[in-house]
Amino acid sequence: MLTGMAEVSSDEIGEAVYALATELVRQMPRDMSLTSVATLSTLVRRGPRRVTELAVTEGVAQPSMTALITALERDGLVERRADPRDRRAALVTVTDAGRDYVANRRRVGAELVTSTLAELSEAERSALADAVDALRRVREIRAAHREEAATATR
Amino acid sequence: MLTGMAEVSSDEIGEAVYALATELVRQMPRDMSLTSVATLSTLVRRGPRRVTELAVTEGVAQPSMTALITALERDGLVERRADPRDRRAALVTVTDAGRDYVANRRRVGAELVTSTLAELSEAERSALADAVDALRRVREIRAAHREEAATATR
DNA sequence: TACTCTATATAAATCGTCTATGCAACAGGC
DNA sequence: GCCTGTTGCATAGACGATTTATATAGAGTA
Repeated sequence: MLTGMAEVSSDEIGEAVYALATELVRQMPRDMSLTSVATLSTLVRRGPRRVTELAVTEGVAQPSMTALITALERDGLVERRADPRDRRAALVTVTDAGRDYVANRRRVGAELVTSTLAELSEAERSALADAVDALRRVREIRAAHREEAATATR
Repeated sequence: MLTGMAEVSSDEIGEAVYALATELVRQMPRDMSLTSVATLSTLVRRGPRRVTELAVTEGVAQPSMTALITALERDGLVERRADPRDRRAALVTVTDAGRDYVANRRRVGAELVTSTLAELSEAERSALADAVDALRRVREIRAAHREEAATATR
């Protein structure tokens, strides 16, 4: 392989990844706000959560999350359930339709990338394949930092 | 070297890239809408453009672009100039402050990625470095598709 | 000149977000 | 078993970004 090529600086890696990120997000369907999608996704990954907890995690104000959940509930993507231990709290649960929505959206986003792979050279495709683990790790690290920052603020 | 590792499907590449893209965009400052940032960026890359042209390129309605440009102009990031050939038209030009804003935003976005690199293994960093060209190509292909779709619609 | 098309702006509505505030339930001290 | 303070969520009102529909003004042409 391959690293016989020109030096690549950290900055270049950062710019390339970030530029692609913006391009991808711009091409996603705008049928729902980024925050709503992220909230649904969090519920799928983490299970039921309280409204205030979600607000902190997603970095929005609590009344914004209340409104957001109300809209998702109207659309049948989540449900509010009573918390047996604390009757003030509402446990927000994702429905099957919500899971489907998240899965579909992920598929569409991934498709934006995979549909371009045919236009790449074999070397480029294999370079991407080899970078998948690293891309996942970068994502994990960033997600960890975000949640850390969120809990620190509250 | 290195593709001695497990097979990586196209889907996995797509999912990894898309998931990272979402995470990155969520962590960017929200001082300006994605559309505004994209518009500024287009003006920097392509030079002065008309309002309607920008609306088509960015995929928003023309009145939205008028409002957006008005806001950017108020903030000193763009200027409206008369088109000598057509007095109906307004040529939107990015100012130095606008260029600075775009450069700074790009720097911040790239930094989200580069700041994680230290936590990666040497193999992961080098895999990312080797994938930079491919990432750039994917972005170019996607951008081309977007603009193509935009002009087709009008 | 008048008719039509084009470039932009304005108007009114919708949506997502915010801050400020209200209300109900929990929790600890007495 | 109450008060009092705190916590979890909802409501109210405002703002900003977006939309569609429409108005205005210049350009091009018969």
